[in-house]
Amino acid sequence: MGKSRETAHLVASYSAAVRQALKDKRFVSAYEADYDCFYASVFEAENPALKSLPLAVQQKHIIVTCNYEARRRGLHKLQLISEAKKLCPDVVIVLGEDLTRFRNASRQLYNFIRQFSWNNKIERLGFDEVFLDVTDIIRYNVELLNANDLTNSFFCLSQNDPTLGFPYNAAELAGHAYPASTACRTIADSNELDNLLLRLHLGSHLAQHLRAQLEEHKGYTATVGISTSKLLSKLVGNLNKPNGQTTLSPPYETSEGTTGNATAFIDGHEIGKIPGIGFKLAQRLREHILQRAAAIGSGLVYGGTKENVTVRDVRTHPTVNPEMLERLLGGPGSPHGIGVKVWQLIHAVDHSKVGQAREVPSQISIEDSYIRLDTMEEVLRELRMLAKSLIKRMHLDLLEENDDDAGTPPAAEHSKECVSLGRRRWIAHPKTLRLSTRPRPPLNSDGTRARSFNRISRSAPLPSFIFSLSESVDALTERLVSEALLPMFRKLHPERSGWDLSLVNVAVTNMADAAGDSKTATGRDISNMFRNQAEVLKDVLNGDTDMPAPIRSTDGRKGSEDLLVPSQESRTGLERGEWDSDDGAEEQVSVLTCEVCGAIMPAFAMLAHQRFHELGD
DNA sequence: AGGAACTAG
DNA sequence: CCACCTAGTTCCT
Repeated sequence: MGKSRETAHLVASYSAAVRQALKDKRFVSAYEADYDCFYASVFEAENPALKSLPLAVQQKHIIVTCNYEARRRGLHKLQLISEAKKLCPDVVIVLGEDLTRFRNASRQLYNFIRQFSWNNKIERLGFDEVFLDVTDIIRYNVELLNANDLTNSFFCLSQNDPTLGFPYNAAELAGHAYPASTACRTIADSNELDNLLLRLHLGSHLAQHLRAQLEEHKGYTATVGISTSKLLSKLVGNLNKPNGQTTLSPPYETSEGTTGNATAFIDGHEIGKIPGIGFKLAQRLREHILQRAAAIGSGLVYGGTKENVTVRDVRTHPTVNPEMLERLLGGPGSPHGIGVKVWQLIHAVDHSKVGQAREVPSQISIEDSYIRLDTMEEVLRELRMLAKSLIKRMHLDLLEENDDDAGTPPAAEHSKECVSLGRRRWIAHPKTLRLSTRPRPPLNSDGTRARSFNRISRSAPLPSFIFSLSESVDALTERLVSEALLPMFRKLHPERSGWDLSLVNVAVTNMADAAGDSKTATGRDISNMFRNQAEVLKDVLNGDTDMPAPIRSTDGRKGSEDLLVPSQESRTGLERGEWDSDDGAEEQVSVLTCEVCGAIMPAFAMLAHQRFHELGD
């Protein structure tokens, strides 16, 4: 059928993962890494002797994650420490409350994987997942193929250096496939020399290479999903973990009675498992399908009894169409067009793009939660703590070391407070400061507590003294608290008492570039990247690849009531999740055009789209 | 702009 | 929203 011109994306996540997806004209790759296992892997990478031992990462009184050796002994996440010790007395338990090392490891792996990208389309999702759009790499390598000898192909990793790459068998898939029976299909058998199948094969080999490199050079295993969109690559990557990879096999389209693999695969998922369909949307969908209030997870650690409404249930429900979904799900708080987006998602259609690498977080925020915080003194103490962490984080994430001349300690280093003001430069200037709190609602007369997750906040221009490199962090902290945060707090809580806060958050946002456009590597940077690629890759292959060691922050705080993620550390804001941003997906690479409305979409979506018109009229 | 709601890991 | 924390987007005003 009409030639869709998929390209390739590849996504990687560590401790488990890389995902890839093929899309109309694009080929994304993605995988779903265990968040949990990532923490354990970080410790294992630091100390490989741990790999053969049952290892559990502790936060507060529970195990937030454990390695597979521990799982073999019956341990699992969210398990009480006491229970784990009883089950496995020789379990090695490490504290994972300080998130600094995880953040640093995440960055390092991200930077490593980024070296493989030609277009800089690489997007982090959380600490342990990455999407890569490898469309360009796949397309290039498809053109290099010798159709008469697919078995002895060479995958080229650089456009500048034809020797940089690896041999592979393009006729066969690397790793697992969905459906599993398609894993052994070769290009020769499937007489539809469909480009999609071929591209997916290449994607699978690239993913395998990436995983091997990641393991060899960084000591992390990863799991990958390979498909044509972020949606499909992420979901399909879940099938074989850890340390595996799965490709969603063609055909994706549904035709004449046979269901395409995209729909077949996604249909069995519980509706809330679909990225982009969060708790609220899922509940509303379940209630509509079930025609009654849907039971809610019981909040027990052990799973929860959720109603099992699948994508198929929603997709095939007679009343479900984009307009109806818009009515059901739209309204205040929901993005416009949510109906169409959800409708596309349940039909396995996802036009969202893999975002470009971002060098600067768009926001930095620090928060802590409290069992009780109701005096001005405590507030002041907490504001100081948060402000100090925030300033340190700004230094870590926004300050560039400009060491043209290696190790020339400037004579200006008389004050030890004064952090080598040598050659450091802000790469971004946040413009606004925000203070948020979550007041604990007062008790009602009947003793119940009103709901309120609500955070309230005040924003103000960020005072520019905060960018001073000559003042000490402590001095800056003091000024920030007294000149900015305290006045904001008074606006937020004019009463001098009577409140009780369960959370305080301080954030800087509105990043403005310091000089040139350093936020995103955009068009012009790309040519640079092409230029450097060959050398970079050589380094990679020589094992000479370590990124500059990130500065470690050592401040730690305590005293929060949190469970999974103890307050303490801040995290970077590089991650982005945009499953539903739609626009710009069509650059003009093919697929089918609807004759009714002119919409462009991948071929496998057309059937569903036609049904949309039928129902719509 | 600032604030709230939703989503995500 | 089971809780938790940091961050992103989007809508409303």
